[in-house]
Amino acid sequence: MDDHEQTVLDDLRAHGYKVTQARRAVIRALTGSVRPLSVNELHAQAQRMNPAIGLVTIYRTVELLTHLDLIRPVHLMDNCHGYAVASPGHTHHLVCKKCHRAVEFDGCDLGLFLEQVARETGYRITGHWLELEGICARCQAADGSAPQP
Amino acid sequence: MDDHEQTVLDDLRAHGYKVTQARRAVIRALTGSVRPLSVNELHAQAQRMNPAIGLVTIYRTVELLTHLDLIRPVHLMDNCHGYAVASPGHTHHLVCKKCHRAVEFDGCDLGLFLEQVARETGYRITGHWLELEGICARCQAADGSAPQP
DNA sequence: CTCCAATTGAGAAGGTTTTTCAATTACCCG
DNA sequence: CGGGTAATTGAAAAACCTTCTCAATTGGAG
Repeated sequence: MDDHEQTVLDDLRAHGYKVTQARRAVIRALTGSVRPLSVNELHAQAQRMNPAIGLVTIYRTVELLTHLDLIRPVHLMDNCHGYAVASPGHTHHLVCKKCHRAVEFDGCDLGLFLEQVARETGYRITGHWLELEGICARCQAADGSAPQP
Repeated sequence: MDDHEQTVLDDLRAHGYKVTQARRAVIRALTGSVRPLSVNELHAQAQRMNPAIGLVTIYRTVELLTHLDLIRPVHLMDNCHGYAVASPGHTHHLVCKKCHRAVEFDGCDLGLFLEQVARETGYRITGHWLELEGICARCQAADGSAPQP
């Protein structure tokens, strides 16, 4: 069990929630993945740890963890809603078009840009959501061919 | 019928598609709306013009218009996939948290920011998707109260 | 006006998400 | 270490959303 997994589990307990097999499984799958996972993918992973875990529980777990901001939904251009563990603070995801490997980045320097938009539109801007799509270093190297595993 | 509606209809014809009641209805609903509309909202609007129009047709129409880049999907934080007429060029939407009124903005000055992220991550960035959320001028004025119509 | 391919509505099928409820589990307490 | 209790769960069903199929209709070219 890696550090991140432990942190999330502690956080769960700190909020008064029980640490169950299903929650452990979802968190482990996400901390162990380099890309956002869908509800179905999480279910498949969880069942490898305990085949009794049901799909419904995954939905509930994902809802809970999202609510606690321990994981975050990641919209992809096509299929909506994968999930990834949330680093503390405000981050965004950059997802590889070929292999779907995702990295988080922060230091979100949108401040000036947002100010300008606010001035132009008259809106008071309260939140933003940014997803980037690209091609990761590995897939650039293996150019033109099939996605990297 | 406003200019924008006419433009879109002409565009349809130019691509060899028929201008049908259903397509007219969807386009009119979107050109007449200040916020992105979901498939269901489009269906409801279309039925006000002709109750015989079915939901399936709305799906097909939305797919066609999206394919032609005459309308664009707009992901919102909660419910995925509203649609809005596409202004030419690359734009993003800023949606009011209270009344859901949306404005488009362009002149997307993310260039420098994206370069920096590319340098940090090694990814070649091929696309981005930005949604802003805020409170529009009208709702700011009517502060604290119910959403404006 | 007529004809033909494109388009449509209805119904059914496929998929995803939510609800309900009794059985099970995690963990607090002794 | 067990035992009690409330939170959590799995299964089944319901609700919902999206796609498919096919016969009937419609737009627009001629």
